[in-house]
Amino acid sequence: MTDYLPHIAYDAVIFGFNGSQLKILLLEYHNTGLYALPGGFIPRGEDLDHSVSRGVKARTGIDQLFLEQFYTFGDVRRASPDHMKRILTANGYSVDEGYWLLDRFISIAYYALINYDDVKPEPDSLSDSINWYAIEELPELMMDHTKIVKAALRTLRGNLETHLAGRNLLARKFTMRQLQQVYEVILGEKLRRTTFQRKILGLDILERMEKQFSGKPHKAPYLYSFKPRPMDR
Amino acid sequence: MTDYLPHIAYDAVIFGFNGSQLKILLLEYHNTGLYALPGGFIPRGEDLDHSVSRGVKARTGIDQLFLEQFYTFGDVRRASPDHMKRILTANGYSVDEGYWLLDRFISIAYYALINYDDVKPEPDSLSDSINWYAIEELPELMMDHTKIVKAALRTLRGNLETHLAGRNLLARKFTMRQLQQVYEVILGEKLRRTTFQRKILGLDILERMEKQFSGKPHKAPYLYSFKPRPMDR
DNA sequence: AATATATTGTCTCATTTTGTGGCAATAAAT
DNA sequence: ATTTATTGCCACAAAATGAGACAATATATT
Repeated sequence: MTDYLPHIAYDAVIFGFNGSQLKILLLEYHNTGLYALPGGFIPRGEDLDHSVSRGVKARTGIDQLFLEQFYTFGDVRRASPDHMKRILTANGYSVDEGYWLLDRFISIAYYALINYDDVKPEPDSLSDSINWYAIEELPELMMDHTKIVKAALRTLRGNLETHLAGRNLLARKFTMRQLQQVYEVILGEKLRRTTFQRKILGLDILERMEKQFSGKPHKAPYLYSFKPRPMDR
Repeated sequence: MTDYLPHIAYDAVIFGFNGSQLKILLLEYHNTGLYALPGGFIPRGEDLDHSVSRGVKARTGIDQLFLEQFYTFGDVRRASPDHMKRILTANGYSVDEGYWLLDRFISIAYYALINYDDVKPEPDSLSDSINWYAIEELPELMMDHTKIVKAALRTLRGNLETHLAGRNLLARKFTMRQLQQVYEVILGEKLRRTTFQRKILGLDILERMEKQFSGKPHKAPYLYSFKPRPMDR
């Protein structure tokens, strides 16, 4: 068994956009009714970032994705040994076996942006489901995970302008309306269509492609894609 | 001796403004020529935030200060056991005694904003000096501390608008010019006097006090102080 | 006492950005 | 051919910002 750094964990808030709602991936543990963020531990010999992206890939099947650390939660009382005991016993582990899991953990939180349709969520051995949940209708989460999700959303809002969230939450081609909807669900407010369009086009980051004929009785919108970035960093 | 969480440390980038330059506090370790950020470890029973503010207070004497976590550095190779060995042996510790210090550490980085004149830097037992160094002229730092400082500065810049850095880096009363200088050193660029003044006053966060007579042959500027915030959060 | 000097507070006008509504140009249904 | 919903784009208004000008000082110098 891999040897992990004790007392250190990570949690990932993985955002997806299904066309109308912002969602995140949650695990449900066997026979416990407990929901949690996908997370994991850090092998002794592995970089933190690397562990996290490896872990997220294992859960989602996605390799290249936007993944950024945003905060480390380090209160003593964030641990809840009783939750962990329920999960372990419900899965047939004796509490002795997993005693190191009952201890205090500091958790480094990351958020990821991902194209909803690309994901093939894969539950691990302890959890019997991993599914999308709309950010507005989350079930009760274990430990301090609700707090972590809120902090992730705040960070995402703050980074919206600089990080061009749409780039990661949408498919390669998209309409202006879809992009606007992404902005709206993240910001939690309606935006003015003309102003939004002018602003985004003014950034000179989009490339206009062919039109998309939807079969609906109105003018067909253009599709856009993000221009390759001149150079990052 | 206190029992600490293994493999977990914190480092603090403590910013001060001496009237013209942005500076940070650095430790110099006995007989080693090694400079480092003030840092420490987390007692098993203590909240992360609490450990850090306690540690910063011990180093600076300052109790109430702006202190915010900004990133956790978790690469395997950020540790440099040779540096640590030099520090320990130069201080008369055998390497065996301090072996846990030679291991891999994840470090949670904080930055603090502080009124330069309030600080009474106090070296600890391992370091023979703690002093201010201008951000532009830092000595070579141990481990990845240069990277940490750069990240702190980036964060500070990004938070300048929202966090009103001036509030914490200046004395209670200050002139508009002093506030502008704080902005200028943080942003690393000159700002236009009239525009800056109009913008800041437009925010409606300053209270105008009496004039400050400097003894210089020109109009005396008003002093300002920050209004108490209606409510934080 | 009058003048010179450096800096401040404020105003004005030009420029840029953003808010707001309007309108012609469609795809497809009727 | 007409209707319907939506899009792309333009025009004008309002607000924010850039850039400079200028009068109002504190004190030093004449």
